[in-house]
Amino acid sequence: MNTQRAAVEILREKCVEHGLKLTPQRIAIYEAICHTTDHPSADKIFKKIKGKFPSMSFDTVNRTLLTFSAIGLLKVVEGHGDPKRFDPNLKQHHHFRCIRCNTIIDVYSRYYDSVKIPQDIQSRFTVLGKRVVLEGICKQCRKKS
Amino acid sequence: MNTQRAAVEILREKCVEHGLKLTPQRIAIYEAICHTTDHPSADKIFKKIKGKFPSMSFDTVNRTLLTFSAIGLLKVVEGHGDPKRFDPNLKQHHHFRCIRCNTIIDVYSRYYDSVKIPQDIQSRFTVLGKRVVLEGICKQCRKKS
DNA sequence: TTATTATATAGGATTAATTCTTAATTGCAA
DNA sequence: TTGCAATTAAGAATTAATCCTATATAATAA
Ligand SMILES: [Mn+2]
Ligand SMILES: [Mn+2]
Ligand SMILES: [Zn+2]
Ligand SMILES: [Zn+2]
Repeated sequence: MNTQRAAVEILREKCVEHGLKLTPQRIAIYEAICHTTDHPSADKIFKKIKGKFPSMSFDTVNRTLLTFSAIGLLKVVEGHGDPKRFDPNLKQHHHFRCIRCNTIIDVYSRYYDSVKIPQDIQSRFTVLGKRVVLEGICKQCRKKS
Repeated sequence: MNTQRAAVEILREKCVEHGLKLTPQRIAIYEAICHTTDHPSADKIFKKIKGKFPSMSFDTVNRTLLTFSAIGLLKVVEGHGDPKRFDPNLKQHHHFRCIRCNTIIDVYSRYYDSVKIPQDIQSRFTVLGKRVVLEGICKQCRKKS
């Protein structure tokens, strides 16, 4: 998904860079996720691979995806799985999320409020909400490190 | 959080509007979440309430928060709980999420890419990433209804 | 090529969190 | 006040992630 180079080559480079072994499991998992565009869960990837690689365990898939995220081969994106996070603030606003402590902080910005929804997106979806989501390190977590 | 009217009044209106009973549990839960700004999980709210309302069960808190979200008293926001969702696409892009089926679809937009991070936000946080998140109903779900 | 060894894996156990089930309670309309 | 549909409490069941540990193996050097 990074470039059109073979997924294995991208994976090999990253593994060398981080001193990780290039295992058949890692190759299968990386190839599987690179063929998705639907932001799958670990379980989805596991089920997808199981047919071709029957000895694969769920734990390996889960652990490996987290490893990939740690070395920058993929990203963990906003999901609406559990535990759900609730927001009583119905005013238009935006969010900053700390990738260390997972705190979500409200961000108020007229500039962000005024960001438009392009016409082609309007025609593809029924858009009901819009928000700019920033991520990074919060003040407290910056202090700690 | 909606206005400065007493939370109970806002709640009462919504309950009448949707034919729901105004119970002490619902009042306690709504007041509790209205006093938060940290986007808590159901468990957080439960623990917060338990002291003042010892007979409250976790199930009631969880069920009630989902009810509140269904009648528009609050929103469920993007979280990074489980199950995690993985994205092998490292190119700058944005997301549309369907509130019915939870599908996350990639959105490419030069315009969204060019949205800036305001100076005052830069000084408050170390911003590492930015993305516009749209939500609404996807094509397939629109067909169904 | 073979031996060595630190790393990684499989599979099952454990933990964490939500959702379901059911019997008792209660808000509220008549 | 009464009757009853909606709501709740409590615990069971489910779902999903993480941990544990014995075995297997990729990478390296002899
Ligand atoms: Mn918020
Ligand atoms: Mn994406
Ligand atoms: Zn933080
Ligand atoms: Zn949908």
